[in-house]
Amino acid sequence: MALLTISEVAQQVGIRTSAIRYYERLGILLPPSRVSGQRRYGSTVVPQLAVLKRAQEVGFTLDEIRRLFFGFPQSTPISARWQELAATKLAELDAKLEQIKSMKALLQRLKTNCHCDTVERCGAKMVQAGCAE
Amino acid sequence: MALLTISEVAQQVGIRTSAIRYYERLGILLPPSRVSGQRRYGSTVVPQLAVLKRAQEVGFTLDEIRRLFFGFPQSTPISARWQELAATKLAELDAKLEQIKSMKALLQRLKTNCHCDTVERCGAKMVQAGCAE
DNA sequence: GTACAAGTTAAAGTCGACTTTAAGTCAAGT
DNA sequence: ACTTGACTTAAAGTCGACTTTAACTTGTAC
Repeated sequence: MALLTISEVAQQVGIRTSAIRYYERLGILLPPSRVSGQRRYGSTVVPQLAVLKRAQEVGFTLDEIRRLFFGFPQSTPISARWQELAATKLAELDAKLEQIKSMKALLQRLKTNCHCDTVERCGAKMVQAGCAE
Repeated sequence: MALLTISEVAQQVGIRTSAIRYYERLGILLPPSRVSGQRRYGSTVVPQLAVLKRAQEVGFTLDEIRRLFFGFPQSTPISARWQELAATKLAELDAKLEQIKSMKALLQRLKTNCHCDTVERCGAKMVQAGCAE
C-alpha cells in the first residue's frame, strides 16, 4: 500500500495542504510518518478527512471534531459518538433556526409596516414599541 | 436640550462606549461636537443607535447599516431604504434557513442511520454514498 | 495640590478556521 | 553545478465587530 504525500491527500479529499497541517497542529490528525522530513500518509487519512468534512458540513467546530475523534474511549464505535454529539448539535441547529425565523419575521414587519420618514422618527418608535409593530 | 456624554448615550442605548467610538470610526455615526476634547451628543443619536441595533438584530452588517444611513439620496425616507435593503436580506435569511435545514437533515440521517464501527469505515462509506444515506 | 472619575487616542487583542508569506530543505532532472 | 518543484517551519494576515490596553488630558472635589 503506497503512502500518500500531503498534496495527494489534499487533492483526493478536496482541501488545501495548509488545512491538513493546521488539523495536525490542532491535534485532530495524528502526525504521520516522514520521508526525509516530508509527511507520508497511509490511506486511512482519506476517510478520516471525509468524516471531518462531513462533520463540518453538519455544523461541528474543529474542537467538537477533535472530541469526535479522540474524546471517547477507543472502544466507542463512531456511530455511538455521532449519536451523542448529534443530540446537542441538533438542539443548537434548532435554536439557530428559530433565531433566523424571528429575524425574518422582524424584518418582514419592518418592511411592510414601517412608514417613517427619518431615521430619528423610526428609532424613536423602536424605543417605544418597535416601530413596525 | 441637554447634550449627552458618550457614557450617557451608551447607557441609554445599552451598548458600550467603545462601540460608539467604533461606529464613528467606521463612518456610521457622524462625529459629534466636543467640549474640551470630549464628545457631546444631541438626543437624535439615541434613536439612530436604536435603528442601528434593530438593523443588527435582523441581520445587517455594519457595512450595510452605513448604506442604510448614508447610501441613499437624503430625500429617501427610511421606510423606502428598509424596503430596498430588506428584500436582499430576506433572500439571504432564506438561504441561511435552507442551509441549516439541510444540515439538520444530514445530521439526523447520520444519527439514525450510521452503524459504523470505525471512523475509517464511516468515512469510506461517505466517499461513496454519504454513509447514512 | 492632589487625587479621582471620565474622557481621549492609537494600537493590539479576541474568536475560528484557515491562508499567506518568508525563508529554508531536499531529491530529481539537465 | 544548478534549476525546478514539492515539501518544511514559524509567524503573521484575514474577516467582522468589537474590546482591551496603555498612556495621556481634563474638570471637579477635597
